Amino acid sequence: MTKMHKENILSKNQQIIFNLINKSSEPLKAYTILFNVQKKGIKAPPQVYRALDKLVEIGKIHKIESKNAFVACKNSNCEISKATVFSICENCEIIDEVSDVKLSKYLSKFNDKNGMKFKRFNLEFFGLCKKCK
Amino acid sequence: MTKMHKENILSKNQQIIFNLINKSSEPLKAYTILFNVQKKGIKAPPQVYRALDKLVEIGKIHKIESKNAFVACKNSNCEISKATVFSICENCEIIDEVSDVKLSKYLSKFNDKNGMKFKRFNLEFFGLCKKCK
DNA sequence: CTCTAAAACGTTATATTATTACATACTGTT
DNA sequence: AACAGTATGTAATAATATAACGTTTTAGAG
Ligand SMILES: [Zn+2]
Ligand SMILES: [Zn+2]
Ligand SMILES: [Zn+2]
Ligand SMILES: [Zn+2]
Repeated sequence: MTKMHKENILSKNQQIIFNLINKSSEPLKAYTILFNVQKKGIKAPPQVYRALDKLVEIGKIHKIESKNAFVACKNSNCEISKATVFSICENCEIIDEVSDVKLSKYLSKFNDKNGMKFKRFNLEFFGLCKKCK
Repeated sequence: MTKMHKENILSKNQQIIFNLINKSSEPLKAYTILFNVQKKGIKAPPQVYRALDKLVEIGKIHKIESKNAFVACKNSNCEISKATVFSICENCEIIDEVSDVKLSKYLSKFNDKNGMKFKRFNLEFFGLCKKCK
């Protein structure tokens, strides 16, 4: 018996916005998204932000905090949606989701000196990509 | 002969804003800073943002990206100002700069599969602090 | 000291990112 | 049908950040 996954059925707005982000080759900002979905009837910021919040919550997308931009999760059925690692080129701003099991495990196990146990982390690496080097 | 350090002499606005952040027990947002330094003659956002940019650049403060807030660096003469790690309580929002040499070294050495070499990173851990647990 | 270039400053306006508030509609369950 | 929970639509506004421009101060070179 294979393990069952509860389907995450997206609502109309969530689906529209996820599709846009998912097919984009670069992170999208909220107002870029808004502009691009107005023809589909999504006219106001709260509609976009609500969908984004939900999509982040269920791990379909991630927010690149240093850019205020959103990317689709590339780890399908992502088990590390609350443990994200990105590489960001400081020149061309290309962004990749790093999926390195060792690194993720290392960070997931990390405890600080105050005995604080972490549930979630976000790591953003900056450098120059192959092209820009 | 002790190693010489180039003094980072702060300008007037930089010093005012650094003092405020440095004595604060919590991360400060730009407009909170603005409000608090108006009596000292700093009246407009660009003055605050310029000082913040510079202070970040020289490593005296760090930006907590997920909060759009700024904290003073607690690692005096911080050698890892471009390699920051924070722990953030999701409940009370208390923030600490984690200084764990092993972790910093591990991350500084990390190379991704694309052969991208990183110059800088920012890691934010989220969880519940002792009090809030 | 004088000249110069870079850095810092002051100010106004504006751009960008995100939320509040409230009314309405849809979804699945009892 | 009644209910609770989720999602939607809309207007207004809050919060965060930058552009643009002219002036002043600072730090070094000659
Ligand atoms: Zn992911
Ligand atoms: Zn690049
Ligand atoms: Zn530091
Ligand atoms: Zn706490």
